[in-house]
Amino acid sequence: MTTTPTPGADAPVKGARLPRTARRLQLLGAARAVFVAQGYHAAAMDEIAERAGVSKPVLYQHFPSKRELYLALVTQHTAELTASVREALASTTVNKQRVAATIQAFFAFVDADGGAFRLVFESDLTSDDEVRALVDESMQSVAGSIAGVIREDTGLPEDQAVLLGVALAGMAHTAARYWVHSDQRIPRETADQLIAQLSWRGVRGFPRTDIHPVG
Amino acid sequence: MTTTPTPGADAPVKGARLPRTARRLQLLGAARAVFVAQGYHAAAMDEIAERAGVSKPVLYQHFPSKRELYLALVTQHTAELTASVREALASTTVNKQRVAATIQAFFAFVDADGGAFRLVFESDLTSDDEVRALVDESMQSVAGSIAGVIREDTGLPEDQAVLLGVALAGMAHTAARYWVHSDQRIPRETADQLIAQLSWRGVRGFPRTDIHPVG
DNA sequence: ACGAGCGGTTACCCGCCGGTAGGCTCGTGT
DNA sequence: ACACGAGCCTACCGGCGGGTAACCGCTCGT
Repeated sequence: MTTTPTPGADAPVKGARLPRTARRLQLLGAARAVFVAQGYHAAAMDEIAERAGVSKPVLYQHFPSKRELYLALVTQHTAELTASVREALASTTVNKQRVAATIQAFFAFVDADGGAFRLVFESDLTSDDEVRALVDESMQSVAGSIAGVIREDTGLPEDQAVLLGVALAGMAHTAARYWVHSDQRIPRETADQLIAQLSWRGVRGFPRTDIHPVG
Repeated sequence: MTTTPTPGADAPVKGARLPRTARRLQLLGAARAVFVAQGYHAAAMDEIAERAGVSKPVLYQHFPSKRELYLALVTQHTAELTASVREALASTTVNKQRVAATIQAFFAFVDADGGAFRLVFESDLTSDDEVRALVDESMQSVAGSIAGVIREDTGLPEDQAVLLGVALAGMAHTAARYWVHSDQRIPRETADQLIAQLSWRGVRGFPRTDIHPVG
């Protein structure tokens, strides 16, 4: 495990001296791996350093604190997700396909190498305001994008459109996470098509009917 | 606050000696409050004890460790949720209303006093296997119940029905959490009706159509 | 060659907090 | 009245892990 350095990602050639930028990137890689595997609290700075084939002070020459290091990673990956969803929504004007593309974005995110999604979706630093803010902003952004489309298409009041956006985003999020953790028993295509159908059927009915007070 | 012993919830009458059972309950109350407010890691045993108007060793006479204390709470509240959803699904045989009742169960759970749902839905002890297991089992159970109904009604393969169950549960989960955190800007009725509609429209279309490989 | 400085290391500090040892004080049965 | 035990307290320990002080040596420009 520890002896064989995972090829492709980090290359902890123990003796090597690296220029600042390269080292920083490599440290981020090591940190990501450890945080993903252990969670924030269980992860030790020593371990991250060790994984990078380097000693602790080096880590602190690049990042002022453990928290800051973590924040850097979370920032990066939340940004990836939001960008990816934004692209998905912009990729077409056909709403049905927008839905499908968005779902796919979530599945792709969760399926990405290194399991980085855990830092966003399964962080154990939920008590930190800044981390929460980052994650919340990200989901808000995603939900907002979806809500925009919904609103434009159904005339629902802002509040309600956002709620639906959040709900759909949450569904995608949860489904994608479940799919990954279940060792991909279902092929990814099938899974995201299924969820896309569920979502699309859910939203497309909305313009016509409004809410009756108690059925 | 501390002087007036809130009747009903905790009664931190600082001087009092309590019989074991009563004390245990009170300690659980204090622990819940602190864990909810601070999260597992930020919470200190001293603080829980203090909040209960008691010293730390007393806490350890009732619970062998911090982790165990936390587990007791998580166990309790996950059980509440699963029971509540099970009831919701059994409350009627009309599927549309089953969906509505389930959504309502989630909203009620999240809206319950003390914000105990945070221990289940926003725990920062995600790295602990046993905690994860409890939460996962709970969601599995919920998803399974939903999947059962879906399957019976659509003839979808088990795997896919479960995926849909998970997705719907996740949606309810996320929507309810969002609703609570947004200070209930939307009235709860409206919110859960909206989500119920979204869900119902999503699932009810399923028997007829099957999945086309790529649109 | 030689010194400047960058990239790195070893070895340490110390605060926080989970957990514990041992003693005190009431209420109660005899 | 006395002892016994249940219930609680004060005071402490110890280690884990984030963060740092101080020193080394390779490389490269001159």
